[in-house]
Amino acid sequence: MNKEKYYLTTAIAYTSGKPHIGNTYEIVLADAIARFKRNEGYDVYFQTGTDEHGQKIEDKAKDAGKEPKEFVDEVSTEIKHIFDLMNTKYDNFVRTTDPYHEKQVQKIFKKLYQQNDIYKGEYEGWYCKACESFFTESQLKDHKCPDCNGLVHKAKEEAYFLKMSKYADRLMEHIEKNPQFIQPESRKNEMVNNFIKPGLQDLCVSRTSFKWGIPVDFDDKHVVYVWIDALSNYITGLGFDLDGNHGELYQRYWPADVHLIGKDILRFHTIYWPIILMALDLPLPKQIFGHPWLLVGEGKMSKSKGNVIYADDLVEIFGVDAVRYIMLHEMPFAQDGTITYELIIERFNSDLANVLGNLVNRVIAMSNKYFNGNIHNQKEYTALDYELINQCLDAKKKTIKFMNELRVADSIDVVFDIFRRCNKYIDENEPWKLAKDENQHQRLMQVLYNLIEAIRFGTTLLNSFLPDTADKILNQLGTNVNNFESLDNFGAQETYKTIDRPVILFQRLDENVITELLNKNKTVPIEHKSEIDINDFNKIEMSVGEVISCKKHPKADKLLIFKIKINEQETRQIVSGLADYYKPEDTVGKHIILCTNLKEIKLRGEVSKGMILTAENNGELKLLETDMPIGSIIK
RNA sequence: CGCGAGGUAGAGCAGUCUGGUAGCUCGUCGGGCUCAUAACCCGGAGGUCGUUGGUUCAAAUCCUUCCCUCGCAACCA
Repeated sequence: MNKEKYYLTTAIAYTSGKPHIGNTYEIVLADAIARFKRNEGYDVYFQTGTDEHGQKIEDKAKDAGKEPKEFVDEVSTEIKHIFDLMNTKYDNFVRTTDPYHEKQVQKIFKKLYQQNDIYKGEYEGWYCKACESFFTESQLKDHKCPDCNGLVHKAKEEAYFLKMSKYADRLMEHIEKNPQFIQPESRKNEMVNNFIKPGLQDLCVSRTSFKWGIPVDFDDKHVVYVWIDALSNYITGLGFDLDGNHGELYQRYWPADVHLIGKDILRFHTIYWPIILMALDLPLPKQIFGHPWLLVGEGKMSKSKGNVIYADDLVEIFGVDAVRYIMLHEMPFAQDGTITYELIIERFNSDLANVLGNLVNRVIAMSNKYFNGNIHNQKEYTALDYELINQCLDAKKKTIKFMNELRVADSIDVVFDIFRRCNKYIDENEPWKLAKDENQHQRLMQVLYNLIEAIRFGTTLLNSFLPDTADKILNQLGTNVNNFESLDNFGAQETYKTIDRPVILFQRLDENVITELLNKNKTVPIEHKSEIDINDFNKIEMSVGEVISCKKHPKADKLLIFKIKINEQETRQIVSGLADYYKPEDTVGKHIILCTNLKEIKLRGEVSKGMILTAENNGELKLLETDMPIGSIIK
């Protein structure tokens, strides 16, 4: 077997919680590409997995009262379950807690240290615990973490650093010489202009502040920090061995043909990862593709809005292939795509049920009605037939061309155009009229044969995207010929015996059923905070205050600055995020409820001492007002 | 002036790099057909391509002004 190899990876999923639909999108996209390449004749190796170290996981496990390993075992299993539910067929699932991976990461780290690409230094700066990151003075925004806005504190930490600048020129050269390296192209400039040209900082690659990571074996205070750990999965998963005793997989498949990742982690894959590989003197991956984000419904998903959609919910309602279809077909190539229930229903009915499902159904019904399901090629084609035939014959190379550019949606269009053409072909030939004339039965047979063969063409190509549906169709047509070679010759399958009773592939969704499902799905599970006792509650001091004045915060869009009289002696300034809901002048004179013993803080430069209570529902937010006098105690 | 993306028919999008009759899907209206899952096929209506100015024989496309939307960031004590 000397098939050309094709190594495809997804990013490994972080095991801090259940993956949302965006993570699932990535694995489905990768699966479609992998299946297509296999069908095309490549020797494909498709790897995915989970990233299981870090402080966040250590903390989450602690919250759940579990050991980190126990915690990641559970989450990793759940992720795998969802990947399987989406009917994705990966060849390997790497976990960064796999002993082999851990051992190799230690070796890699040690080697880089020994050859002076990693050096021991001291990291002094501002540390954000939530993000596990250090920041320089200039990176901070108002003395807060620029990523999560959490509190930062000055910290000194002994740490190991990877020398970046040493390889910057080589990386730059590689990017320029290999235009396909970073895709889509628009992202390339972003990386070069924002990160490489300004000069690369040495990268901190170890931590002493938490334990849940791979220990640095020659300095056990340290654990390896995320980059070297997570990115290395692409080679350790293949059995890469630093000492040269590589597994066969590594020898066969590295370098990767495509790393498929979300556009947000492009930087790590196009800068850090290549530099690590250069330092190890290993070949670089051929292409890194940063796919867009899949968005659901209006705006960003968030638990408080109740618009979080998980893939398994969608699968339950619409079925795996419908969800795969939506993900693969409705996502633009380089731009974020938005998915709504309305959109899913529309596509389900018009594309899957009407165009495809109904086509298969009507063709099989005719085959059975007129010929008891026995259809043979008469090999007498008319000009009209050739239109259909040529479209079928062109489809393979068209889809291959699109898939080479990872334009999955365009490939699917090519396939569905065949099905649309079939529907048209039926009307052009009016088989029901041919059936009424004995002399036309041979022509009728040819028309039905052409249709079934055309459907087989479409279905063979459809296999990569909707594997279950493709199998069902072939089964109903009574064939199992679905290899790409058979698409070079219209007539490759000479005879068919269609199934006795056609099975509905996609039952049209009825409006009432849809409404019911939507309502059912809009129910948001209520999450409760943990229980407190009366002592906890009594720590909060609340009273009624009157708004004396209110103005917009000059440096923040969402903030209003209130002056609030809380008793006869004291008027305070409180900053609150109400600018989207109230005009400053409308709040003056209102008697509102405050928490008065909250620690003072500065918000974008303005002092705020206390908190104004509001009620929020469905994106609507209102002040809690009362007609009680200033200073009334709330309890 | 924080970064980025976008504004094309009622909705969702393609076309913009490489100027030359504005296109696709859904919806809508009318017609056809009866093999089929109220489906399928044909046709129509519907767009001054966000705005200003410019380059050009010619601009959705290139340059320019401004407006608006959405992400990210900021920020929600």
